[in-house]
Amino acid sequence: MKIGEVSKQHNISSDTLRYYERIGLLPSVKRNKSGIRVYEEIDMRRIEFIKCMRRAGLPIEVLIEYFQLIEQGDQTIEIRKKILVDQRAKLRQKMEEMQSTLDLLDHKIAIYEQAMVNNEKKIFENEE
Amino acid sequence: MKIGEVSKQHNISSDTLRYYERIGLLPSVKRNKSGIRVYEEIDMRRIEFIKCMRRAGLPIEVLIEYFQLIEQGDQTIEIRKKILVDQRAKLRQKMEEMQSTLDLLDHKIAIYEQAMVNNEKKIFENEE
DNA sequence: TCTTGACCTGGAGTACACTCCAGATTATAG
DNA sequence: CTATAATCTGGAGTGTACTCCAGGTCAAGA
Repeated sequence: MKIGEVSKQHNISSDTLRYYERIGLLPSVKRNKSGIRVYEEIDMRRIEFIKCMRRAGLPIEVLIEYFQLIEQGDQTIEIRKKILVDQRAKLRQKMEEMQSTLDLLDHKIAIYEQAMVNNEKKIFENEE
Repeated sequence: MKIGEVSKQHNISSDTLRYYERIGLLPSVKRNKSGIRVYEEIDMRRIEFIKCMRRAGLPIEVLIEYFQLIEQGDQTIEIRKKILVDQRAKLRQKMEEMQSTLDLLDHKIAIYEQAMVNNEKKIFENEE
């Protein structure tokens, strides 16, 4: 699979895919005889994972470190797990903060709705 | 209240407070005769609101627009409400994405835990 | 009064994550 | 074979939101 296809399928620009490779986030991509990238199944799975983690705001640095530890084999399992657990905790906290923002937005919106109802009433009364 | 106190109380740097003022996010801050900022109750409430929205990732541009509409009075109520409703929708979607990332992290962590149990077993078996 | 710390301004610098571009090469449809 | 589209590289540029700094003024305790 060439970069354009991958780009369409995962909705990530070719520039971003090349960027990920250059910074070491996606280092395993093979090339054909003329130097063109050929993405394999394993790359696709990694791209899916990256997409999911990036959407939630995990830093690229953390992902690079995580993948490097995978390369180093089984003796890094504990530290890899720790990375995921730490990131999960951060994510949970972010979600809690977002929930409180959501609550505030709900509250403000309710107030606006009330204000608009009152305005309607006023207009109605004036028309009479 | 001077900038240093506000900074401590809200855990926002003085530089950031001045920056917010300069870009028009916090334009109402008064000064004393010698030019030093004196934050009033209304500023504090606005800072709280900004903090809450920023933590959830709402863009500064949106907040500036929102505050400008407030300045313009009651005829902007509907558009202000629309802004909040739009931002709430975006926030909800972000939270859903984060939830799916969280699910994936849970899954991966569970796998690591299983792997570590298996390793323990292997070590135990080898010791025997 | 002196000195130390807080505050001021305008502007430059930083961090992060892309995004774009020029100039060259390769692939593919007609 | 040719023209157009896709790919390549290295490097520069962008957007967002701060963050830092120099050089100066102001305030408050010893």
